[in-house]
Amino acid sequence: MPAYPDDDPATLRLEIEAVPRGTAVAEVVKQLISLLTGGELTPGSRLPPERQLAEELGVGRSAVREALAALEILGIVSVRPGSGTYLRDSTSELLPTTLSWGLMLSASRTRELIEVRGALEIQAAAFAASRITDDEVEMLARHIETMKESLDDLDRFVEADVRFHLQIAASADNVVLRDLLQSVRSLLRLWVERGLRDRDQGAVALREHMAIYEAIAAHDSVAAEAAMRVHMTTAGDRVASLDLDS
Amino acid sequence: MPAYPDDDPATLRLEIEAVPRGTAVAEVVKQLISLLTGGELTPGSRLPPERQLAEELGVGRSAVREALAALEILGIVSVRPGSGTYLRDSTSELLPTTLSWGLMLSASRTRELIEVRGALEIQAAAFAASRITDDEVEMLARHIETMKESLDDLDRFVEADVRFHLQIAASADNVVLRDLLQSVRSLLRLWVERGLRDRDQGAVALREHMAIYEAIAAHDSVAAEAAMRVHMTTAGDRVASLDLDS
DNA sequence: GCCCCCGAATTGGTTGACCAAAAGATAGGC
DNA sequence: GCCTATCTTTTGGTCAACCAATTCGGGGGC
Repeated sequence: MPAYPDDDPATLRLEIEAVPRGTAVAEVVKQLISLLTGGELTPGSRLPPERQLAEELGVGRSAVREALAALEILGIVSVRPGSGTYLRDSTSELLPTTLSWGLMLSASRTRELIEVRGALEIQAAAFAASRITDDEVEMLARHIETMKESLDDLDRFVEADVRFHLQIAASADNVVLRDLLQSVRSLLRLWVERGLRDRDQGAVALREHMAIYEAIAAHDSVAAEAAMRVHMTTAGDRVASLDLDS
Repeated sequence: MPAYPDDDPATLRLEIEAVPRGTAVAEVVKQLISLLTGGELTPGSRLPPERQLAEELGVGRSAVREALAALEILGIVSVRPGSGTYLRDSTSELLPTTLSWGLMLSASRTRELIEVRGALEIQAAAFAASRITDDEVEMLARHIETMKESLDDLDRFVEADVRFHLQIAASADNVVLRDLLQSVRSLLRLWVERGLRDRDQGAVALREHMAIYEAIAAHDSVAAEAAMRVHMTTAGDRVASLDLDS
């Protein structure tokens, strides 16, 4: 079995406070997070064994196991049977995950999700206008070209449409926003796919995309925001014209 | 004990696939999430008991418990001893709150989160302006009054400040936006608490809040959006003037 | 001295018994 | 018939024993 790291057990004991018996697993998670982010453990290092954690926290092993299971789902630790529990890479990637999990319950709130998506897309366009690189402008242009060529192939059009939006979000230089937007889009995926029904709607969307592109390429945040707002309104109206209950 | 919902047990059995013994808890979580988001269960409804889930999944009760513990941390279910496990009907603050304890955000992630918060608050103000009820306008006015009286008691000022924002989000009539904003605020909790340092900053914030309030009370979405944008810019600048690394 | 194998120790995973909390059912009193 | 108290059942929470997986240390062979 792995030799335990050279930490002085007494030191670790000072960092973890015993919690009352019967305390919700959330409290155990909190304590463990404090331990994990307290600076004593670096990514890759091994946590104390479950039995030791249970003793120091003053809870049973079950509670520790449940808390560690949660931390593993969150990607904070990696549990290896027979070996131990290891701290994974930096926790900075947890942010988008935190917000995305919270969205899971909202999957049925389509109207509300569409509104939130609109707000985030508008903000993304505004940020992209001021932060986009020349290479990224080129990529947007390419998606616009693909859409122009695909008015009679709606599947291909929608694919370029999606890529256009993904690129804008990436160019916003805000990881939290990008990932949050992606989570919302995932929840709305069915509706997005049904968004365009014919060539005429594709032509309208293309015009709107071009206005967004031009504003972003011109680094005009206000115009980009306005153009995206128009687009989100059109897209929202299109979805609203579908029966949201079907 | 609560009567079990009228679901046909055979139906639920069809939806949950047995997983191999010894499979990681993550697989159990996955199955449960499929069950929970498959549309059969409405928010607030009660899941099958642990013992039944264990049987149907073909795993031990421990694995089910660990999976459910994780789902509770993630905010998806609510576990009540002696009663059962319920699908939540709104986002829990447990995860953001739990993580905010030890999750040391990098300066760049903090900036990103502040930006996202700004976008959401602005959108909330715009929606609130068009959707707020007369009673809710009264409540906003009361928070404004409290802030006026509290310029020399910053703790109380901040409390009214927080309530003011919560009320705006509630008046936006968009649960997804409200909950998302609350999660973001929880993650930014440390910075929010440090936001106001003296009476002068409180006076600026109060002026900005009053502008927001007046626009919302006048049902002027455009003005509300503009006023909230100013406020978020000021608040963001205030945080930026702090040393994000300290 | 190095490598391999085996046994012991350690660590996580599972199980079933038992305890704690809550809900439901039943009986008695008014 | 309604309300209250008590008992029973159900559900989640805890514990200790045992099993599965991994690591380490020691001994033997070359």
